[in-house]
Amino acid sequence: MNREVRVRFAPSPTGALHIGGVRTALYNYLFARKTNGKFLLRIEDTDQTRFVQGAENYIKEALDWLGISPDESPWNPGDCGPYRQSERKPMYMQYAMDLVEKGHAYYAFDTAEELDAMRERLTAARVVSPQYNSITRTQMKNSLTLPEDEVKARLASGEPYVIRIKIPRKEEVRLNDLIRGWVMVHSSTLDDKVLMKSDGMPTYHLANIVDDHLMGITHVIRGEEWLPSAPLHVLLYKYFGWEETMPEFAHLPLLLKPDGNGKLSKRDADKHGFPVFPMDWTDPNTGEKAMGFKEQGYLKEALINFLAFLGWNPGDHREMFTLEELVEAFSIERIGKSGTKFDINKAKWYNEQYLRAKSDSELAGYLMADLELEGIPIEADKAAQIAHIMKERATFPADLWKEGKFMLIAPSAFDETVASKKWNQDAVTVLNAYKEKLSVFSGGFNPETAKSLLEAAAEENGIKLGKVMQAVRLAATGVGAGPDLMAVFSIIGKDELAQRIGFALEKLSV
RNA sequence: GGUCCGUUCGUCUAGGGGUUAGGACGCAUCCCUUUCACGGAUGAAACACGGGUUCGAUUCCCGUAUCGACUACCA
Repeated sequence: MNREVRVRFAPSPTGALHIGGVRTALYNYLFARKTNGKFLLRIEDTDQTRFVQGAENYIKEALDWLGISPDESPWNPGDCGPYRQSERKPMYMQYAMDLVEKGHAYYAFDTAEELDAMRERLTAARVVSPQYNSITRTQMKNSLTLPEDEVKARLASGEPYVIRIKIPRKEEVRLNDLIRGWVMVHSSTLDDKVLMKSDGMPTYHLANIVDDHLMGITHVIRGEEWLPSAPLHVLLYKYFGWEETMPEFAHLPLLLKPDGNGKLSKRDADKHGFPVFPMDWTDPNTGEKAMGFKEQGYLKEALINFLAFLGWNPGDHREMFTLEELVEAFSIERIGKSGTKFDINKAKWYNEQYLRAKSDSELAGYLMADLELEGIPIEADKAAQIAHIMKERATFPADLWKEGKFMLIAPSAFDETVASKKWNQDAVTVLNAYKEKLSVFSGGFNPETAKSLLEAAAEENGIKLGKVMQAVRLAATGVGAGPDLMAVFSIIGKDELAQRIGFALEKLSV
């Protein structure tokens, strides 16, 4: 089999795309690029009741933002369209009928109440797993138990029905998962899953197999939650006679909660204050809001790198990978088997790494955007200077402004603990002298001159500069910690600095 | 309950019949820095348990525990 590799990401438009889905999309993308194959996106919207307006667009936007856009999709169709299952609706019935004719599927007329009654009966009889299967179907209303005439009559009368797969009673179903190896399940534990719903829509199981076949999918890379139904899918390929081109399966380990156990959910996000969605999202029905990595200040490079390492590693000690480098290094064999707890600290660390790697001018852009919102004017050059000295201590672009505020806004209050410890007569003396020197200084004001003036102010009064440095910082910035003070002074400018010192001298008492 | 899947530092993981079990995040200490941060160095920290197989098992096999997924006319 030397077919061109074709993989797909097949989300349901039922809300914001979960970060786990983003990872699945990423792995599909990486595999496609690595093998010079195609990455397709198919919208699985067969459940009309769960359709959410805007969800599909959200998926598109999120993948576009991260730079992992599909080669074929509803908005960029290839030769295998349509790419929305709802638009493929007319295609599925014939395949279901094919199975019925071959004796691998049958009509079932049971109502929801009858199904409930059956399950209750089974539960009461202490049957281990109440399900519609090779045993119980003999007691239900379907084309296997009803006389042929009646089946025809029911169909003709327009009575609602579903089509169920007829799972064989005794058969070992095997599949070779690329990540987990051979998985074997006995057909007796499988149930007769519904293939066609009474509304004429296929279920996931049918649509998925038909579409993957029709779209020439060679590898199914999806979440581990699908592993239990994979044997059913294998059976379907067999019954359709598509075994020769059945895709290979790779079931990805799940993303877990950072604490305790269970799947990562939006609740965890809210509880810990971190996002689990790529971008902000407001549910159009409930109005419920969810925050996104993008809006929280995560850089796409960082998110990609972080996500790639959630369940995969290159086999060596490298940690930093661009998308291109990931493509180069990626292989399904190196995907782990066990669930992965979500550690937001690692994501932050990645963000810091990528933030620091950015140029001052690019970072200045973020800062200027924030400042514009605040209504504070600033020149690009000054913004770049601030970005330069702030980027070593920022996690997110917004920190440039948040943590560097004092360079643009004079302090109105002073950190009390620092003041009580460091504000003394010597500091007042030096600051007075420094202020005086600043007011008469007419040369170029830069970190060097700022420092020599300060040194002179201290020396002339016989005071060790080190002793009053903290107080000087406090006077100029209001706080006791920050970037190199002389660089800060240079950015603040001498007049503004003198003014701030004057204010501090007034406000603080020894 | 049943089926399936997994189990190496707190977390992400490398490794694999004989290793001082390696790296990263986080944490701690020290250095650098007239502060903080960055950076550098150091440190604490792991093979779930019980049986086999073997000269030897963390690594292979079996069992137990435990985690998780699935168990819908949802995907």
